[in-house]
Amino acid sequence: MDATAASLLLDHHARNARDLPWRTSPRDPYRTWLSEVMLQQTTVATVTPRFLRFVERWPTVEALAGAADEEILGEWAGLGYYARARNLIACAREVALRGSFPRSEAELRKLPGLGAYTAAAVAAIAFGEDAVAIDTNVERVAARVFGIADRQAAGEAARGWFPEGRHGDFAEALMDLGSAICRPKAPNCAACPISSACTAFALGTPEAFPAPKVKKERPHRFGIAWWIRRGGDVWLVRRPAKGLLGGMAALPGPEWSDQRPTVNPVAIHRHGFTHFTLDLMVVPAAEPPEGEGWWQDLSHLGSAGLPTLYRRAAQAALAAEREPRLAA
DNA sequence: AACTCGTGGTA
DNA sequence: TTACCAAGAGT
Repeated sequence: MDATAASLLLDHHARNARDLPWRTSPRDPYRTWLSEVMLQQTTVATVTPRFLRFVERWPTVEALAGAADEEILGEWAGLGYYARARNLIACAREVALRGSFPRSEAELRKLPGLGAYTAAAVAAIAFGEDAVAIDTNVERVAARVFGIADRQAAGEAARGWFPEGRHGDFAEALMDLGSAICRPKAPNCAACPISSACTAFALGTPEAFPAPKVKKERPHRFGIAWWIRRGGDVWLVRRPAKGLLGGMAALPGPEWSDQRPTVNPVAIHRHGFTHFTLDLMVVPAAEPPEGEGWWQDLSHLGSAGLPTLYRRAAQAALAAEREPRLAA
């Protein structure tokens, strides 16, 4: 894409930019950072309501830095990729300690949770630096415009597109284009402002670019979740700070296994993770196991901060209590 | 460099 | 139902 096509894209974006709650005027570094971290591997539709809850509860990075870990992890529950929330907490406290966000891509890159993309995005969007933010949208658009199959190579080739002094606007223009028009499936080339500069469009096979990712097989694993009732409460625990669902509230249970356990569950909840499928057997137990935990009021289970796996497993157990014959 | 790490929407 | 994949980062 030449300077003319880049200009066409910026004009199109000026007229069609989505009105998103983190696009304030002027841009707020806190909102820019928070939204970019939430948007890592997560759709705008999913992020928007969660972002609004976060900024209502914690309007500034100082407020967020002052919150307890469990409060923030609980507010993140259901968003997935919980290392992001742990890094969010560490980053907020580091920023609060130093007084403000660093303003350069290089310094932002040193903060926890800010990788190559996010550091460049915050630098360009919030601080106006000419940093190049290459995300999966930019890679896909570039793969099609250049007719390059390789995602990463296409992304590198797109670096030359970014107009001087407008790197933030241009990154957002490319991302909006990628989500609304140059979609992975069924791209709407008829509405694309730069189709005349697009190799894949000229070839008539836009969906052929970029090359599909190689798929790995997803193994099956098994787990047990103890379902321990006392009156209107259920016993919950906090998972270890690192690893899968690290630091999150959970139903207690032993480590997951490759072998199906021989138990008598009231419910079996199947849950798909990125790299394996889990069958979680929910098994009634009389007493809490050794170790820390708390009784959670079942009428407030929705605000218990449970990740989706355990929220759904608990729902299945409750449904089985009401309709035992429909269990599992 | 390959693997880990969630979830929901869409076709 | 299955498969794909989204504003990636950390190790």
